[in-house]
Amino acid sequence: MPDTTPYEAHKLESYWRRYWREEGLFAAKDLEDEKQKFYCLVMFPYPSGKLHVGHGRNYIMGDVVARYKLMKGYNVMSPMGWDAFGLPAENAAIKNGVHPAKSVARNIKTMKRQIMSLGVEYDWNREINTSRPEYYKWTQWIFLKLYRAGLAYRTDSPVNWCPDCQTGLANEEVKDNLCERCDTPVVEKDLPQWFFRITDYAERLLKDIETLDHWPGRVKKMQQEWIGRSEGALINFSLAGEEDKTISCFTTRPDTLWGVTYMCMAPEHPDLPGIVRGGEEEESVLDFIAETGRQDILSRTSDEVDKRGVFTGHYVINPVNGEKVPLWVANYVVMEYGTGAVMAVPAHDQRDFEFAENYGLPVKVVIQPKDEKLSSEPIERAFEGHGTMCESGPFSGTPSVEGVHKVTEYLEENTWGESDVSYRLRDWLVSRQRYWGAPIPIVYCPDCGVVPVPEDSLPVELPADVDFSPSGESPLAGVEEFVNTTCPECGADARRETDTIAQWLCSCWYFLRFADPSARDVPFRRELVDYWLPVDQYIGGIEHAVLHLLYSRFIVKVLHDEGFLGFAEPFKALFTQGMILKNSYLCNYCFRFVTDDSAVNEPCRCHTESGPHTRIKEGVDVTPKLEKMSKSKGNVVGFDEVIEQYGADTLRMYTLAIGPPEKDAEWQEGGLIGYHRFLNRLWSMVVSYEKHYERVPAGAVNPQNLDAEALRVYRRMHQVIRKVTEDIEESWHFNTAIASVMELFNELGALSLPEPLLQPEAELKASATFNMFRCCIGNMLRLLAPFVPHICEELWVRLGNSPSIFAHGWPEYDEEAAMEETVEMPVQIDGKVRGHITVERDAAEETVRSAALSSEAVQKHISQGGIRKVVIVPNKIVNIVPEQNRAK
RNA sequence: GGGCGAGUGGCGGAAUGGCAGACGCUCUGGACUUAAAAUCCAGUGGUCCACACGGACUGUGGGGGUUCGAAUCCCCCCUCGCCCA
Repeated sequence: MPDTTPYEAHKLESYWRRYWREEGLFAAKDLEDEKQKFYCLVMFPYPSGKLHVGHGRNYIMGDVVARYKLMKGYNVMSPMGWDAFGLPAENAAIKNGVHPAKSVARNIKTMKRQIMSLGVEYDWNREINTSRPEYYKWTQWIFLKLYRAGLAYRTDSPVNWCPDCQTGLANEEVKDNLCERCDTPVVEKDLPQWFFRITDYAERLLKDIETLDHWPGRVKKMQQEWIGRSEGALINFSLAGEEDKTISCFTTRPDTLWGVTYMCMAPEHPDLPGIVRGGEEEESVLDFIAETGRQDILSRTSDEVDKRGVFTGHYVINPVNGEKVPLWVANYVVMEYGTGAVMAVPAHDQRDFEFAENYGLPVKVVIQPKDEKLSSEPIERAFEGHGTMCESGPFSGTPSVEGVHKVTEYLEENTWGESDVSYRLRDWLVSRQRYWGAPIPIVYCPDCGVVPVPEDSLPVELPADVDFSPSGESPLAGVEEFVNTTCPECGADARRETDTIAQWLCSCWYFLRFADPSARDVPFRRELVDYWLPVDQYIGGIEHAVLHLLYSRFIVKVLHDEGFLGFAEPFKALFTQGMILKNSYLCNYCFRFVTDDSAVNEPCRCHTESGPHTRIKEGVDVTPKLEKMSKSKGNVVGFDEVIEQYGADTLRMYTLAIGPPEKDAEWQEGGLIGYHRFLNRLWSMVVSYEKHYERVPAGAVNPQNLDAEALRVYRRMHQVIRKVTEDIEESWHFNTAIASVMELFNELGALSLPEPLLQPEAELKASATFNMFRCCIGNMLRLLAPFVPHICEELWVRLGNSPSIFAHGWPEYDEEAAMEETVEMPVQIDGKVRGHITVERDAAEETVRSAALSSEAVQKHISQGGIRKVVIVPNKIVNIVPEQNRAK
């Protein structure tokens, strides 16, 4: 009878999960000062429904890091919560008629169960739900802190409006002019809205990016580009005939000022109607304003769109030369950037050039490139580079690079302008005309005006019984009990603000709350946030590179400045994982995704002219397309099903082995089986000797007692310990870490072990090979424990150790033991491998040389002719270059 | 248009100046089985030579370069992805 029990993943997985929870494996200890703290945070999810294997990647990776750090002896905090407010829950609620609070609660329950079933462990005592009053009370409190600091303001403003979501969107939520959430084209709309003055922090947000050493370069770059700092000058042009009126414009190229041939204002420029009032061109200008107002900014300013405009009938005066140039309104100028007016230099700005061509405006060259001569007459496109200034009054002959600063100084001396810095970053729109969010804690009093709700009456609770179907108006406006209130200052009848706070603010500080999740009188105690924060490792998707991460940095800086935090950057290290993709199938006739897998090979619901057609996977009727997993693409793999079939450890292992985690990877169902087989083999190897471990020596291995075969495995073991440790610490390449343990396993499996039953007690006890075998398995289990924790914990105990494996530390590698005594070096002749030699490690060059030259391969290939050169790279390779090679 | 990243067997991927294809999947052959599944063993980039042992050539999107040696570094081009216009 074999001493084996089968590997039953489900049984042992649930057993150990309960054990870890009961033992409080992941219970983080506040203010523990004997151990170093490690705050590991995976971006908390939106409770949108069910998780698929693509979502699993984050949680698994975070769990690997947390478990590894635990084994390394850190006081680990790994918390989880729910970003529960926001549009999707509300949209789903409208669609299905279920109250968001209900669907969110149900989704949280499902997702929590799913996360738990992965064996991903959190300190659930710290769980957060942003839609709970005890949490959003403090989101409102943060709003008020910004308000009192002068960083929140309300203004009428054209906002990006999503007609489908019926709400305003921040710039960051608009992608390719489509609503980021629902892909509906965005339009402009004027509304009174609350904004946060994030632009006040632009400079610091930009500068502190330099301190984020452990952030991916591209995320830093994206934030830099988003903030979009540019240096230049603000130049005042006065209006001809009305010299007391000036129009100022921002330019990054004041050195081209002498080349200005006209000026353009944005159609939405507030001064424009005043300027044209009563003039002949008033009507055409107003028509143009109305026309461009119907277009969205992005398509209006795109390179491909024709640059159009109308003359205002007015002229402005260029301060440096007194020239009178026409003032136009143009579609390619926007209020969003600079001042909403540009000095047009068609010779040196391509967009101005195209506009000038359309309307026959003059082109005046004032910068000469180095290697060619430009004349104003027939230039084909603008020259935007640097060169030498010409026809620029006192600056002619100056290199334009210097001219940028010199002209600015000149403008300042004459009070015609000043140096200025412009940012692309806009203020943050925080109002949402939606129900499912934290109410903005503001009251409007007919006498006192805008009055913040006093802190001691927070939270302003979100009423439960509300008609939240989209109407373009905030759903809360229809709830009289909510709207009608009294002024906190004078007691008069007043109305509440009915917009809610954008979801982004909720997720801008949750990582602070985890440090002190049950604080009642404060959002968090300073002592605790300062102990746990900054987050040592933050893990999430690249899609949050700008939005969430920039907003969070901003809020942390504000709270720092207000004295609530002892740090000004929230996330020390950031890891952005790649997405899991899977093939989806696009019907070639109706261009819809085949969402039901069983529908492939069956007639599509759509019809072609020749009648119904078939969706054939490999045929021509559908086109395979690699896509991010999503219900709408019909390529979702649920992980409940995978766990059901193979167990959580197999799912974890495959997810980690699928590729380097920072890159996107393709999910292939067939890949799972290989790792499941491996776990089965690991199981059998440990369990087959189970009855004998108590007779097998468990102590340290003395390599001197090992035979050559066992010594090789022992050495390999140390090499693998080093490899896995480095892969986790340095590059997070879990895929190669796993592969190297599998290699070790294969070598250990090839080791011939005597049958223990046939061995006398005493001999088995003294067997150096069994000693090494047991040590090697123990180390392998510990190396694999962060990846596949359940099976490792189980086998660890079966190997005769006490639980938990996570309390037994991380294996140490012995540099000495990892070193090979001899090395096999390939011998190349003229760059081609022709043979191998085995020499002692670090053998003298002369020894290697003669060994190589006398080897059979070399003798064979260099029969005639001499040797020109021998290249020896110690312990790596020998390359022999023959004298008369390449007889071409 | 600019910036960044990627392109390697039938597939996912290893190797970041030193033996290309680790580790898996797939496939093929064999063992076990009444049979199948599972499992185990062997093979598996391509072309060619060889009964065989073996061996030759070729091969990392395409073209050029640097180097004793290039998937890796440099230049040009193509394709895809992302960010910014």
